[in-house]
Amino acid sequence: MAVKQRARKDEDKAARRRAILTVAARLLGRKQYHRITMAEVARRCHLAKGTLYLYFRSKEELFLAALEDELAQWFDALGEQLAALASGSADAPERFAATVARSLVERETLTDLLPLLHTVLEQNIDEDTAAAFKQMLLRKVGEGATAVHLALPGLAPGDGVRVLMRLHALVVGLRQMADPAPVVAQVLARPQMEPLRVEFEEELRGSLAAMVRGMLPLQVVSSVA
Amino acid sequence: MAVKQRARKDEDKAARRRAILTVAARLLGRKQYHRITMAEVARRCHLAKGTLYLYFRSKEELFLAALEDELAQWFDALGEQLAALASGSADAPERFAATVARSLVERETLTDLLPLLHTVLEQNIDEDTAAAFKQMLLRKVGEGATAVHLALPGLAPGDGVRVLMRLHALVVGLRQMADPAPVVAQVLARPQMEPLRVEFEEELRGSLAAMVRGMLPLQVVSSVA
Amino acid sequence: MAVKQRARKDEDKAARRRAILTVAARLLGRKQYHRITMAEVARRCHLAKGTLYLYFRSKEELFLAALEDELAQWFDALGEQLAALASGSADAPERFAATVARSLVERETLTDLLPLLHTVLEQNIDEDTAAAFKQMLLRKVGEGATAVHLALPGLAPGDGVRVLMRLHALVVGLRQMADPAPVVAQVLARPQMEPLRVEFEEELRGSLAAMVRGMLPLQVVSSVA
Amino acid sequence: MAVKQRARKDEDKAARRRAILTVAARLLGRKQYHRITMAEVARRCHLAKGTLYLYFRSKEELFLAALEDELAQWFDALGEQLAALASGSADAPERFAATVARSLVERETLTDLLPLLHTVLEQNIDEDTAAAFKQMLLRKVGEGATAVHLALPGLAPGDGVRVLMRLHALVVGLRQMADPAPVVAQVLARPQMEPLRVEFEEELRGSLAAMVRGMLPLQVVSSVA
DNA sequence: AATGAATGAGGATTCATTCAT
DNA sequence: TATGAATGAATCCTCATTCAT
Repeated sequence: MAVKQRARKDEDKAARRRAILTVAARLLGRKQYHRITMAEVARRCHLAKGTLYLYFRSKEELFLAALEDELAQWFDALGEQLAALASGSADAPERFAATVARSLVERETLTDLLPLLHTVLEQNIDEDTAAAFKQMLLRKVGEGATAVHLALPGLAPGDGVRVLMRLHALVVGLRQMADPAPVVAQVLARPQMEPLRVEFEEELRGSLAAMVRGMLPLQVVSSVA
Repeated sequence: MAVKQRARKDEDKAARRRAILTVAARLLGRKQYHRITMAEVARRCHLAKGTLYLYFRSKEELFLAALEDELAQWFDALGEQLAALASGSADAPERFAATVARSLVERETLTDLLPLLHTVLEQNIDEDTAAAFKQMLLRKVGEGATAVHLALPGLAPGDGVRVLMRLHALVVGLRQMADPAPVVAQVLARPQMEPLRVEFEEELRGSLAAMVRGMLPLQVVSSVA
Repeated sequence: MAVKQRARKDEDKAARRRAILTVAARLLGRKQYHRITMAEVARRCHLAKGTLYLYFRSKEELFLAALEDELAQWFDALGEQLAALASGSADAPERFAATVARSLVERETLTDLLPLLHTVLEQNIDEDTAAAFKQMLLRKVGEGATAVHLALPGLAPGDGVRVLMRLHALVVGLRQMADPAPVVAQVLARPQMEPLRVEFEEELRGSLAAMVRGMLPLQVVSSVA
Repeated sequence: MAVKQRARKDEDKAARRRAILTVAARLLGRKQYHRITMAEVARRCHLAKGTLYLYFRSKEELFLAALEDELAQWFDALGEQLAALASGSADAPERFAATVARSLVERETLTDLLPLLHTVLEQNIDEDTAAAFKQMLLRKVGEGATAVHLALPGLAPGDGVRVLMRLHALVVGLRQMADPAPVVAQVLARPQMEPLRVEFEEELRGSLAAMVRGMLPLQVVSSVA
């Protein structure tokens, strides 16, 4: 966090870059992407506006980089957490889902950024940036899939990736549903609205568990019974 | 479509209102919400900009109304289609999922509007509008849940609504993943990117089927074995 | 100048358009094009910034329109003034040059705008705008050439247009030389700098007269001698 | 072009300075002054941005220095070329004009820089710089005028300088007219636009010849007759 | 002398919404 | 009810210049 006035060495520059990403991510926790201005990011970094553009070519690239970081960290953490999971037991799907949901709740920034990916971030970048991002994603998804298969041994080959893709979709969808605008939140607070309320972690855990159960072969279940 | 110059009677007004919604919805099929201007909607309706505001208080309300329409129609259609489904068979989840996915693909507009709901449409509306929308949604979800239970008899009480909520999340997430920006689409076209490509209908059907299977009691499965 | 709050009729709109052009032109007399902001033009028109864009699609188009107006008016005035000139006399070139130079000095705005034409105004316009401008110019140049031939009967066919084109070049060049930046003006005020000082009207008259003399056939001169 | 890493000796510094000017001038042949950034000049010099400012105090001074160089060289070359001209013949003006026009076409950079002089370069310099430039110009114009008088013996005293000043104006004006923006060029390519097209060398030669003829005393002509 | 990270002022343009007619 | 002229807030990015190293 302590970056010299002028980041001359590569490691200083990397630190400053990270500092900017941290500020941007934190800001995203407080307001919508569209309400965040580059001026504000700069101000909170104690930097000039122009300086941001030394590190990122556009607002989109800045937040895409933030997502990239978050994603990489999450995948790494997830890999460890899944490895620590005793696998193969009957409640593997539940334990898997709980682990994943927990890991995502702990990374609120990631779930803030994820819905922006297709809607905003990928709309104004060049092919190289897009390619670099997707390449990284591909690699991480590959690693992640391996971890998934470890935690869910019965899963058919190829379904590890599929689980992650479906997880992505669920996160994006549920995150939006779980974070209504204030006015809407007020409406949803009414008693009869209970069925429409979504609690992110709980719902993610539940739906992911169900989805995974549904993807596992029946035999596993039968043999238990 | 043929509306009188001045819509004096209530039915004329309703017709004009619907005409506006149709135009707006069609436009959304062609470009992003943010790229659509009220001026363009007005032009394509052969109306003046100000006139739109006689029917809708804001851009958000206009598209929220469009969503409301689409949603209502979809729920109605879904109800019928699910009722027509022979229920209780072993492949109920698959047939259910296929029916649902098909019904959504046929209503592209709905799946265009749905991701906007929390991100945009609910951001600039007043409590009354929000309440009216949620009330309508609650009612439709209730009806829909009944239809779901008919198609999936084994489903636990309360899980009908849950299926619909999770479906909502999946649609939002998958729709975005399935419609990448042109630049990104180009990158995804590379052979090695295959795992990251999402085909909406197929993926929705697959994940919904899995999710539903996972929500059904094990007994169903056992009885098959 | 008195335009209603809302210009609803075409003639009101034309009046407002003209009012904007007048303000813009006046401003150009005081500062460089690049120092003029659309905000300032709007402010001096007592209009909102956005309103300018209802009348002109860009800053360039605004000033191009101003030039168009000035040019048209000048050509018309010049036509009359040249027609009033007794032609054919031995000092026709001098009288022609004096008339032209005078007419341009009286239209300082035109000579302010002219140097911008190729440097700035034509840099950011679309083909239609460019075509419309050039078409108008072509027409006016045609009319102007006729007037030139009336004032200078000895001129070879085709040289009327040529005189106007060369005049254009002279005006652009001399106008810049005659209006140095303050710092430069101070330097040029030193006695020894006298040869580098340019007085616009005098120099334009002199060079135009010489140029025209040189374009007239020698016989005219010989026969006089 | 091969300059040491650190220019310690004065001659090294002069060489580096010249290298920068060369790069800047070459760049100007390819794009508009405003589109050229100091960063680009530096990059093409394989120097850091800051280094440019060790040699020139501002972008304007840099290009002014480039103009100064070009101008000096041109005046020198012109002096020689005019001296080589057999003078006093009947077609002296034509030969003079052709020589001048040719010398300018061969120095495209000079004609690129000249229109910038009053519009841009002299706008952001201090009095000393301005004085130095004008002093140099004065000296060169004096020498040039002598050469002009040699080539055009009939010219009245003082008209040598005048020819050069008018030449300056013509070059600035014609150069702009001869280099339209791409969009405009397209419009001018239409057949009916022929009268508005300007070919630099041809038009400069023609107008300069006419101007000079018009500045020469009638006797010259009479003696021919 | 050379570097290059940091600065920060500067400006055109869009568009949802209003309101006079 | 319909119009469409007027509004004006809102914001990203560039780039000449500086200065710490």
